[in-house]
Amino acid sequence: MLKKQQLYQQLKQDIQLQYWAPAQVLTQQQLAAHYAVSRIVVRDVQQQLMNEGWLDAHGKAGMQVAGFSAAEAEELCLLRLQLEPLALQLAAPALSFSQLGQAEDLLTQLAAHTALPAYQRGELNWQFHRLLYQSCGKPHLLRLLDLLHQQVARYLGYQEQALAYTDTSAGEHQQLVTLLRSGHTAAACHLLTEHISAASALLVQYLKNTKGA
Amino acid sequence: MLKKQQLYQQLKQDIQLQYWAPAQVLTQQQLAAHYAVSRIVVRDVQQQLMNEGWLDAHGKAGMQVAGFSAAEAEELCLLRLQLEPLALQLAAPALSFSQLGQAEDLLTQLAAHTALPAYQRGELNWQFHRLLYQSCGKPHLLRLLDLLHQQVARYLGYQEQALAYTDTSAGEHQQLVTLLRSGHTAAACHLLTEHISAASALLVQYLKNTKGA
DNA sequence: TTGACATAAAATGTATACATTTTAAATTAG
DNA sequence: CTAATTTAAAATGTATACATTTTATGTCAA
Repeated sequence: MLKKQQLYQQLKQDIQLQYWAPAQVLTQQQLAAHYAVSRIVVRDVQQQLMNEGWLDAHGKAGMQVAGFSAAEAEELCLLRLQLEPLALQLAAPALSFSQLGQAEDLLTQLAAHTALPAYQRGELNWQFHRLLYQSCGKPHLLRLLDLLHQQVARYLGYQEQALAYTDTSAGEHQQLVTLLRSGHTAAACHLLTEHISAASALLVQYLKNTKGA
Repeated sequence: MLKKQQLYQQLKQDIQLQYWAPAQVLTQQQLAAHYAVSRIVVRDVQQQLMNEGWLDAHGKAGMQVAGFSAAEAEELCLLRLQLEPLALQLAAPALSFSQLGQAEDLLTQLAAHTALPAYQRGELNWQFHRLLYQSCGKPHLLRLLDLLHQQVARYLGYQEQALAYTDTSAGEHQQLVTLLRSGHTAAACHLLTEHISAASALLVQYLKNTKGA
């Protein structure tokens, strides 16, 4: 595998596990030495992770591990609310039964592997959502959604610790598929909005509570 | 100035002027030789322009100059419609008279320099819009809008040739400022939606017409 | 002729070396 | 002691060189 991709995954994981703490400043040389790769590779990964919101620019020298805030989480969810129902609305008429089946398979997986680490559950969860939007026929919209997901994904580590949000969402997910299968597009979009709002509210509430802790 | 930024601007301009034609495949080496820089610089710029939609990935080797399509333009405008009124709604209460003044200055500039090349007029136009959204307090939303603008900007070269759209939009721009100054936020957002819709329709129509030409 | 395989050419990925800029330290003048 | 200037250290930008992968070419056997 390309070293670029290896480092990309490894660094992301290490940030997720807080091996590199939020607000910590990292230099190219530091990371190149630590991960035993050249600075070229580090630079590529740095730019990619900056695009995805995991790293922030830090003046002329170094990059900064992105922090967490309730305000940011709220904003990201606001953007999801603005775009995901639209994507679903556009995709719904084009959704095949095969795709809906795939989506349900993902739900089964999610239900089965309750012991999976947060980021993996988050990934499955996104695969489910992504599958429903896939057929919307708007590549740029999908690209924006992927970008938003990457940014939200940073919070998933937190999410697991405090929120038993997955249980309540499992029912909503299943209901979503049911509505889509029966062609109730508008109702599905409405439910999706509720679903994202609820998850958003829980996450924001949690972040506000632990702010002072 | 950094060579990276020089090449970024130069390459973008050359694509805009169709020195590199849409769908043409460019290699790192080719560009490095042509612009007399190292491949490292080319790689950086390549990644940036791919993010901004000016270049597309092309398998394992090379990058492809992005093409134009009515469908893509329509999608980009749809996304603008979904996000810009929201940004304006959030920013409107926080807009200062000083900012509104700045915005009007930009309109004056636009009115004065009618002979400017399309991409420069487009840039001024965006600065105007951007200023109105600036105070929305949502950095990620602004980032998405900047990204969308970059992608729309590719079409501005076309826009000028065929559309006398700037004249009709000048009035709408001024009216927008007036509404905002008097605190009619909802009306301003509505007008903005109309404004983007109209410009979008003209661009899409033009692209559809010239498709066969 | 065709198709598979070997080989050469070309493109990208990666590392190292050098240049430039930035940052921090240290020294010295006031 | 303070502040400003100089100087050294460190970090990034850039180029060159090397390694790996990909692609195209060409040869040979069936």
